[in-house]
Amino acid sequence: MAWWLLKTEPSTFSVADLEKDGQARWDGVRNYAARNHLQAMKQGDACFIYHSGDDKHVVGVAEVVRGAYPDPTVPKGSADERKGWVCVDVRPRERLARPVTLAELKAHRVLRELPLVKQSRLSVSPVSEAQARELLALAAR
DNA sequence: GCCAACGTTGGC
DNA sequence: GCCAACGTTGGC
Repeated sequence: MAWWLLKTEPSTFSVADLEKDGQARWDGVRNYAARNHLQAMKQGDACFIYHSGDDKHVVGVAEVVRGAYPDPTVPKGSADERKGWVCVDVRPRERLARPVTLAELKAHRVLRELPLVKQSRLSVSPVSEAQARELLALAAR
């Protein structure tokens, strides 16, 4: 089971929205690096959810209920159809006991190496086993 | 509100 | 294929 991090602007789609809906299609990703990570996501993988914008913190954990499949929001007949955009389905698993802020990630020896920290614009990124452990430990503090 | 980072586009 | 121009995102 792998760990990932999904970034979202909470005014567009938040963890609260995910909890309300019970399940969500994580679609609309139009960036090759992010797509490649999405492509690698498998059912049962876990994802940290990060709120960008005003919040700037990791708030929860979601679970992949359906691995990568073609993104249905790509318009038929558009040039995007050839680019292989994909999406996954996720459902909420838990809220972190305490949100972990970007500042905390940056201050942490292991977590400052997160792709999210190094490349803030990447919307889907991998999280190593060790990083996941540290992040969960921080949230539990 | 500004600016840095980065991706995309288009001219050559 | 390169690179300048431009647009978007996100942190500060």
